[in-house]
This record gives sequence, structure tokens and C-alpha cells, in this order.
Amino acid sequence: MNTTAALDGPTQDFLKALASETRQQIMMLFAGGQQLTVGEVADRCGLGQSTASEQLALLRRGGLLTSTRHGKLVRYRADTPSITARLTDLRNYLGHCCPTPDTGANEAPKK
Amino acid sequence: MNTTAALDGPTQDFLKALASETRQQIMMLFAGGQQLTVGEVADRCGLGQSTASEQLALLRRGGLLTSTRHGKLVRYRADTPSITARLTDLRNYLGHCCPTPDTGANEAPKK
DNA sequence: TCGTCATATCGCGAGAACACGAAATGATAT
DNA sequence: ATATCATTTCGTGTTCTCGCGATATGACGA
Repeated sequence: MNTTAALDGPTQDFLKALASETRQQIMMLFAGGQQLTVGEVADRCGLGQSTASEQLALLRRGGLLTSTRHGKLVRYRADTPSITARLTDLRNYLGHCCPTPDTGANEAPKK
Repeated sequence: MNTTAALDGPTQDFLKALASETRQQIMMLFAGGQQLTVGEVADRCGLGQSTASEQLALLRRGGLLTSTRHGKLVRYRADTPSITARLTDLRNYLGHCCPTPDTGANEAPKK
């Protein structure tokens, strides 16, 4: 029953991607700029190979990871600029919901 | 079925609360410091009374709203300091997942 | 007290998400 | 081309979420 989208698609996907403990756990593996393949993620999380692939795809759609093929391997890594952008979007959205959420970054009045 | 928490409880609840379009829509009603009752939220969103109550409870658990009783009415409003805190937690978490998430305008020594 | 209004909780059905194994796709070497 | 390895996509069962109506709790007034 939604006539009005509350958030734009990208931020939607960002939140949905993060709202899963399994995917949060996966994200932890990429600390320090780590680059990991699907198999490595599956292995370290104790997930099936296909499950890992699907979850990684969700994280990529959410703008948290990027992937690059290296031969037959696909290497995933954190998409830092995208993450930063979506965090800013999220803060802007929350800025609409409440008076000055004010994380230190002040909203300059537009124009 | 993961025993290892990737995120602390509060931030967990924060993300889960926000990862629903209905709840995002609800949050929009509180723009500008608005204070609304359960019935008003139900009415404006076209939701059943019980549904609105449950969703508001989730948002409160997520640290996005606070509630106060005024007689038989319960008034909800945005919990700005809590929102700010959880946004910071989220950024810290993401800071662990990727090299220098570059908070953009972080705690810059403002004046 | 009782009756009523506003909110919270319970029980339920429809739909989405999660994780899996099996099969399809893509890539490299022989 | 064939074999093999890594990844993706498909089909399935299980579990969780969402929204509802019905019922219970709490607050006020008569």
C-alpha cells in the first residue's frame, strides 16, 4: 500500500543490503581493503557457494561492494566512494525526518 | 542462523527499522519536529490501527522515535540525538569494512 | 463503579527473504 | 573441442515479515 516512495532506489538497496546479519558479517571480511572471491567468502562464513554469490550480489546492488573478474575468479572489494555517497544520502533523508540530525555536517540552505 | 553478531544490537535494530518502505514513509510524517499519535499515523498512511502501532514500536526500538503518553494518547516524535548516535555507529562500522570511508564532513572542529 | 476511547498485544494468512543443491554460464588450459 | 574450475542462475523448502481483525490493557469521565 505504498503510493509514495520514501527513499530513492539506491538508498533503499543500501539499507536493505545492510539490514541482514549475514551480509553485515560478510562486509566485515573486507576490512582493510581486502579483496575476496566468492568461494573465499562462502568458506569463511560457512555458507553455501550459491548463497554467498547471491548475498554478494545484493551487497553490490546496495553499493557496498564492487566486483572485478580476474580470469575465472571474481574479486569483490568494498566500494568506498559509493558507501560514502549513500551514507550522505541517508543522512540527508534523516535530516528531513527530524530537526537537524546534525552529525557535524551542517546542511547549507540550498540556493 | 548466525551466532556471530556483526553489529551491536542498537545499530541492528536501527537498520532493520529503516529497511522498510512503510516505515520510511512513516518517518517522513515526523518532519519538522512533528508530534503524532498512533491513530494519526495510521490514518495518514492508510494503515490499520494495530499495524501502525506495531511499526511505530519497531521504529522506537530502532532508536528513531520516542513516545510519551498524554492522557490516553501516545505522542510519537523523532529521537534526534539517538538517530545521530546510530548514524555515527553505522559510519564507524562501515569504517571497519573499507579503507577510510571518508566521512566527508565528520567531526570537523566547527567554530 | 461502568463505559468509552486510544493504544498495545495476539493469532492468522499471504508474500518475501534466506539458504541450499542442482544445473547453466563463463573462462582458462590442454 | 573437451575438460575443469569459479561463478551465476534456477527450483525448492523453511523461516521471517507485513498487514489485518479481534481481543486485551490502560486512561479518563460520568
